[in-house]
Amino acid sequence: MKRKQFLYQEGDVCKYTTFVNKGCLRTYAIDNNGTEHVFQFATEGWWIGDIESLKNQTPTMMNTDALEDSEIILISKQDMDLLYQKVPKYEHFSRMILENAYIAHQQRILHNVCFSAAERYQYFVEKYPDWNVRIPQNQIASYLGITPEFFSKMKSQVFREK
Amino acid sequence: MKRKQFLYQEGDVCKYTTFVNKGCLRTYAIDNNGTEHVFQFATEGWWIGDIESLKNQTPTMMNTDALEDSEIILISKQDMDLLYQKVPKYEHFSRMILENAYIAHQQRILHNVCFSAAERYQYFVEKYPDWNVRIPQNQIASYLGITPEFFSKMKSQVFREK
DNA sequence: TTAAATTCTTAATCTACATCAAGTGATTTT
DNA sequence: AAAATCACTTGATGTAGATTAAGAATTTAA
Repeated sequence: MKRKQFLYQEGDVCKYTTFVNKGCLRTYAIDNNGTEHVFQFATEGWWIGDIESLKNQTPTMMNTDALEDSEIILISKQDMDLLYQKVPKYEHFSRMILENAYIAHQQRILHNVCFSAAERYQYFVEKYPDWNVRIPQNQIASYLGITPEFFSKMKSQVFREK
Repeated sequence: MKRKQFLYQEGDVCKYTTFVNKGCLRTYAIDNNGTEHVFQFATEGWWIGDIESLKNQTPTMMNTDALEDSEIILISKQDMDLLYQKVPKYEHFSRMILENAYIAHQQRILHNVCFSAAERYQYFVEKYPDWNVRIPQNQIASYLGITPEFFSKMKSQVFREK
């Protein structure tokens, strides 16, 4: 994929689950004001996709595009289902990945209400140090649930305190 | 369980996953100011528990207690793991439940940034009409990520508009 | 290697929601 | 049935973060 190229746009039915081999993708939703909100990033070794759309074959609410030129592996839902049938271990493997994704979401939901934007950013840096230096700040701001302007202000303030 | 009784408190390692047979439980975290934040509710037919603590056998960050006198079924992690080994279908069953929980969380994360408190409440009422009449308003407010005071104000405003 | 596009910063003003406070009504407990 | 606790409401004031705007710095494309 070329940078800025879309893999899915709002309304598409996701036919493939995606593994990122190289580069960086993101999924994001657009609210009623037209503002983008990043749901997830995926770099080398990460899976990305809208499980809801993939599972139920319903139109997705999210967009998926590339933040960098990327190399991805697509696995169709049919192949995935076949894999589940033929390789019983795969159910287990998949459950492990899903459990970890669930845990990450649980933390994100709680952090959004328990912590300030600055605290959430601090956690982000600790958890994803590579993303912090690789992904544009406006995208990280969006992931954290704040505007790029406030993100910038927040950073300079933290810096001033040190 | 009696109303207000705890199943788990912050710091406990969760030994059981819980199915609610009757009544209503909730999990919540407490932030640095001492404010409670509801993570989930569970009434008849729902599972509840901190998957992170259960999976990794680490201390939980959350509290679980009963909002009503309740009847629950506890399944130990050992029995769960045994079940996974002995009954291959159970992996699949479990994955389906987990996928749905993941999808619900995905929506909650996006709704928290895409929608106002009033819009989130509207969605809550549509999705969980029974909870809306059964669960105290201050608990629903906490689940939605707002204070009970603002929740009350918001409701009277919506009512005035109609 | 220059133009265009994107990303980041700073400042003024605004707003959704929080906090604090105080009172009312409803439920539990004794 | 009284006391105590808990749930809900209303109003005044406060604040984290949004919005708007405009310029500077960096990256990308041609």
